[in-house]
Amino acid sequence: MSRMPVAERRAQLIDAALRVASRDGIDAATVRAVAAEAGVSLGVVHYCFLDKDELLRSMAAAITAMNLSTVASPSAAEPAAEDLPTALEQAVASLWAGIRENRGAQLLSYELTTTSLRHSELNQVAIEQYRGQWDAVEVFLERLEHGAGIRWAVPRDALARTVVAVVDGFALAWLVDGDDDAAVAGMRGFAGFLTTLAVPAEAAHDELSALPLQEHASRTA
Amino acid sequence: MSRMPVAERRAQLIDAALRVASRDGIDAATVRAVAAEAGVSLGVVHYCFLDKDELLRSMAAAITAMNLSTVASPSAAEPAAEDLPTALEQAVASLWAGIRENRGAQLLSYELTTTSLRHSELNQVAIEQYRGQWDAVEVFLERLEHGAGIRWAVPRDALARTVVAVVDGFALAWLVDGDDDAAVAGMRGFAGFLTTLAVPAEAAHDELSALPLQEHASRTA
DNA sequence: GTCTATAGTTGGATAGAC
DNA sequence: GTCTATCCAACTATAGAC
Repeated sequence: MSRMPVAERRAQLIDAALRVASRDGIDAATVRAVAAEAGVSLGVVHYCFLDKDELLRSMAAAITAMNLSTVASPSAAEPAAEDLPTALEQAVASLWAGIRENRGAQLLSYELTTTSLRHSELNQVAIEQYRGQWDAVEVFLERLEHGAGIRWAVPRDALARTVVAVVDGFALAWLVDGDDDAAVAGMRGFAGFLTTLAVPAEAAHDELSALPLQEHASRTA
Repeated sequence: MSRMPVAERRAQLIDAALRVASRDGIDAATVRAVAAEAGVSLGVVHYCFLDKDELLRSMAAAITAMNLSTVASPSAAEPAAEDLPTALEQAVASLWAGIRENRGAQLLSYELTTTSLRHSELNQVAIEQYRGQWDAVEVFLERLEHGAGIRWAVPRDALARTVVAVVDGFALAWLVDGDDDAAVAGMRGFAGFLTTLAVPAEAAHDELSALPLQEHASRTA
């Protein structure tokens, strides 16, 4: 219908794609379906995006950006409780609430990953998706260090990778059998494990200390 | 070409489907592609299977059956080392070798899950897939109890769910960035966590004891 | 049982009027 | 910029000859 700057139209279409894909699955997010969801005609989508792949890539980028902004939001920056167990308990609760209320989006996230891993044109999508998650969790872990006055007995990037893996795994199982209780119980158990990896920060400054830690993973990136 | 009993033909087609889907992705496993892979013509597939969904369901069932038979195999029944850490170390190594050598199959497993969760005709696939995995891990955990003379401080089914979730999560991350070292390091770290959940089996018989344990999850199925 | 041929859909992409 | 009309490819499924 109405005339509209391209950028705005693109945002609108990405939003429509996100709704369709979350609701009906990534395969259902055809160019036609997205156009219908946005209330525009087929040609408009092809005018705003080179092809379907570019639309999907843009959608994935929008998701990643949302994830990052959630962690970086001012409201998330402050709250952390003083003691680690409480802070973790709060984190599990709010993280789980986010997943639980967005079943479709969570499922879409896995669909995006597998789709990306199968199509060379979308190769960058999965890695950017996970780099975003790993980075976000690293930020969260760092905030915990300052808030609870601890250090991690394991390199932060390795720990972030583990956190993402565990949450991924429990969320996937929950998508399959819908067992909320098992999911939160499992994540609480994992939170308990995390507390055993925290050591008091005692001496030293904030930035200059944490180098010669023990054990665990190597790096890629 | 040659005449063949239906059952045998079905097995052959399921095998072809498995190869195509592992190699090129679940979306590439069209009826045509499977027929071509098996060296038969399109009509044959529709003669052996009601429709594409039945083919996919059969393929999924074949995968689940393979997973179960791997755990139940006589060779896997005996070896477990005496002490828990060593047994776990061996398990991680062999489990990881299996995943690492079958990247396509591992990826297919996630594709099957998400596809199942989006299509009501395939609804049973994901739940059977995961029930199979949970059960297999439970068998493994039970074997560890006997082999290493321990009990778990957490209900076996909840622990099995956690093991599957963690392996799923690390495997998914590995599919994305290919970091072998991070994957085995992460799983070794998790194995260390498992050892902290083992308590000596001391008193009591095998079957009659383990009832009033503490904490952790509830049950569904 | 196995094959070829074809009907019937769906979806990506483009052309051209407005 | 936006729309309609259309082309073309790929796929599921079936019909019917062999």
